[in-house]
Amino acid sequence: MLDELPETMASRIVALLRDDIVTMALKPGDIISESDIAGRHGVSRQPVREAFIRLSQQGLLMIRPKRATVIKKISADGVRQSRFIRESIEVEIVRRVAGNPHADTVALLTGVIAAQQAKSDAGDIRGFHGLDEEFHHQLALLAGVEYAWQLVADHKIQLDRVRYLTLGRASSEYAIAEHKAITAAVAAGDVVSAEKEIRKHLARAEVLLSQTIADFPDYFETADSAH
Amino acid sequence: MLDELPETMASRIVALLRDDIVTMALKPGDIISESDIAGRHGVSRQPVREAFIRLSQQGLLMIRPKRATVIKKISADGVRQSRFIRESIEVEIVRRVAGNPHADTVALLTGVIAAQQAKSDAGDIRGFHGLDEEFHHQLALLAGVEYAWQLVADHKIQLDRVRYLTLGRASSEYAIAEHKAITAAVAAGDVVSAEKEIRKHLARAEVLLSQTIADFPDYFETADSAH
DNA sequence: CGAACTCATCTTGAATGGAAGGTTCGGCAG
DNA sequence: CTGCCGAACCTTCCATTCAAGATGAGTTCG
Repeated sequence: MLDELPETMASRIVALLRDDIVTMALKPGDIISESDIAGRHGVSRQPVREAFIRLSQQGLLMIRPKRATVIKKISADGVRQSRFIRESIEVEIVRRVAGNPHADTVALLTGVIAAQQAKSDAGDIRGFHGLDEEFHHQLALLAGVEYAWQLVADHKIQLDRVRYLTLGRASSEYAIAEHKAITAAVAAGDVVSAEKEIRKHLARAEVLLSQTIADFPDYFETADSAH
Repeated sequence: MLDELPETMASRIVALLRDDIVTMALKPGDIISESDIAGRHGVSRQPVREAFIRLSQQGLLMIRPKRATVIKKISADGVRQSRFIRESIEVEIVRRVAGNPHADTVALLTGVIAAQQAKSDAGDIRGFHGLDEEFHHQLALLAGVEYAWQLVADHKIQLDRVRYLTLGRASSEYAIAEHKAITAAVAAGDVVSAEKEIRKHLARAEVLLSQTIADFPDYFETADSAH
């Protein structure tokens, strides 16, 4: 297995800030400073600084040297292209999986869907989304492209911020039905149908984005705010 | 346009090390230390440390806390999956471009190919590869997914390391012929043919990879070196 | 001879102090 | 009132120092 790298202060700060950003505790446009965060968590500026660098590379905040560090606004175009990237990759994934079905593929996917249904019935939205992600992750694993999934997951974080703004509006039934349709197509080895279903499934995010931009315009980047 | 962020010491170190890694001046498996690099460039450990963090996130080196920092070996599986990602995205790109051809699309692409032919005739391998990349970049721009191309470019760096090991073996004629075939399919609005051609074109990297692994096994990650 | 232990010497992690540049706001001249 | 200008106060950047874990060679004990 991997050496589990020991958890450093810096990596803890990264996790904290990342969570704060995704959950909108830190809002797009908010200004933070090294000493501010450092004081709040009882560490020196150094590990905070390193956390800023990492998050900056992940596109979650922007360091403007000698000026300030700001939580990045969400780029509508960026989210659309993240979706483009995700769709490109996942289409290729389901093609692979549908074109080369293993014995337990269907059982595995069906299992995730069942667990998802349970979370949905229990009203556990966070748990539901976790398993939603797990469904797609499993598809990637079945296609043998774990690394590619990592990439999708990294970029999904921008969409996650959007999603967090609209919790509750989630249409669990649709999502589950679509997962079933995808699984059915995969089970049948129907590549064309599988591709069509996954595209339909992922297209749902587009509507979510438009609605969210309308509801929270301040959180999104405009042409001139894109310094 | 973008504020050009002032260049800091740290970012300069990043650029230097990045170049050293791609050009194999720093070989996979080499061990470097903060103080070593710092002394060599006449700066303190601090900016070097920050450069390490950035490069570490880009997958070019690995920081083993309290132990050492090593230039990451090339992961054959990682390169294959980078290729998978690239193919997924570029297939989608040419589909878009071929499905919605603009007036000057063909002229633009043909221009790049001509320039490429010139570099090839002049024996300028680096220039040739630069324009090769430019061809694909232009396709992305035509599809309106500049951001997605950025991502492909970021991940291409691993393949660039492989390519650097095999300079000279480049098959310029094949590449140019394939670019022409892609352009022709795009010009004809033939989505199916365009997809087939781009897949064929990108598949060439697979051969390159296998050969390189055979020639430089030490530079590649093995099952147990993947700590 | 071999295993375990100590310690000098590496490494990176974190804390702190100052340096250099950016922003802001109040005073002052016109 | 308007526009300039400068000083106080911010920010991030870099250097320095200390701390703590990992490593490896030499030694000692069984």
